[in-house]
Amino acid sequence: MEKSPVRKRNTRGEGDRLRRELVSAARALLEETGNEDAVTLRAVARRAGVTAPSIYAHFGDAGAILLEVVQEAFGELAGALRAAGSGAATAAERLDALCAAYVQFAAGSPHRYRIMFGRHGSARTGAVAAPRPLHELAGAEAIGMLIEALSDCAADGSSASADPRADAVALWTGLHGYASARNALPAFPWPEGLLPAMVGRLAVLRGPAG
Amino acid sequence: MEKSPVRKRNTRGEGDRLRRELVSAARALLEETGNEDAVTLRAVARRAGVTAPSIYAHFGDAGAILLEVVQEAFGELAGALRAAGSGAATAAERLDALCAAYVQFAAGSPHRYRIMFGRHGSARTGAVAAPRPLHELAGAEAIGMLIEALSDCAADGSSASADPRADAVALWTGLHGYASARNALPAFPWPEGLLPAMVGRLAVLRGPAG
DNA sequence: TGTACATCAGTGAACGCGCGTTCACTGATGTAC
DNA sequence: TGTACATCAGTGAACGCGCGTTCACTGATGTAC
Repeated sequence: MEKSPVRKRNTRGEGDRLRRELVSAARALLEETGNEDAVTLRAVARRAGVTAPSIYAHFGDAGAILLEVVQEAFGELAGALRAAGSGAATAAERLDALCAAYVQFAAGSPHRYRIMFGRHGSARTGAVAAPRPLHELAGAEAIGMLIEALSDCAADGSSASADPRADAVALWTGLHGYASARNALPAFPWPEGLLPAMVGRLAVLRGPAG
Repeated sequence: MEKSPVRKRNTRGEGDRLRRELVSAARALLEETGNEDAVTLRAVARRAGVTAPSIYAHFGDAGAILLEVVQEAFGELAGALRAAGSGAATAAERLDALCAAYVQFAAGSPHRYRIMFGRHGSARTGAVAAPRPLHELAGAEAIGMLIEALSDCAADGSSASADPRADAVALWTGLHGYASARNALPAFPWPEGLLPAMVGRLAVLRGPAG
């Protein structure tokens, strides 16, 4: 048994402490192993310094923990985009900052990112949850920020977009492809300046990158 | 045991028959379950109507079978693109046909497509193969066709691309994002005409879609 | 302030299961004479 | 043409393992009196 030596038992009020620790253990396991199927109920319990049956007080199965890891990740992504966009002077700068933050999040948490748009759930239980529609998740927040920024760009003339919502979806799709492909194929000979070129064209920017 | 009732034993010369049947069984399991970890050595053997130890004569482990499924898929993708591009009258038409075929392949084999750019290998063995660089796989063939078609477009003026190789990579990255996102989030409210818009902009086409 | 008790977070043993892997084997097919 | 033999594709029993899940339990914490 490789459980952490001391784990202070929860006092009455803080029943959520273990729950948070389990989610955090699952996230760490996922990023370290790179394998969502290594995130078993028993492995999570081990990592959190707790016996396996303790989990049932908080989660129905390992898939439920992974689902919470995904929801947490969507929340973090939205937070990162909000923070990145808040310091921009112009709409075009804000759009660029959002795109950079998006790509940076995916590069920094590759396996979580992969799982956000993949299957969640464990192979063992057979309860493989179908991916939830993005607009039901916090991912809608990220897309919403892109739409808003691109609308502002269209309004101030830095983008020629005639349909900012549709073009923001195109932009997001491109960002997703970029993030996913760079994570999957790090050794591919990626051309210089790929990201700004894609952003400039998909967002129909009028600047030097467009 | 749910093995197929009759399986004619291989005669001497055709030692590869079972090998091909195993790969085919693995592919079917993957697409039906949508879960690469359901493709266990035992499940593949069951599906092929054979006992588990028979596999060792052909593959070291289940991960090796999945790797062959991926290689086969890259071959099929290249074949589909070749077929789609062969009937086109102009370079621009050929580029469009390649993009359509790419997206269609991904939509038709969503789990194989996901695995082509994801982790290959089984959770159980721990031997999770790192994704191979794309240019070492047959995927280079698909990208090569895009580069060639875009170069032709640039040559005949239907694309304003100044760097067809770089722009073909951008185009491919966009196609990958499109294919991957549509597979992952079928219920998302995708805007009309998203694919031609992305292709037109990323390939810098001069036609009506650009 | 002290004591008996209820609560409840977490334990530890146990189970059945499907898995990967090993091993000695079987029996049909082709070959040497 | 017939027969003994070598080959080799695939079998079946067995193993140890980590898993998910169950169950009765323990023992520290807070509460009622």
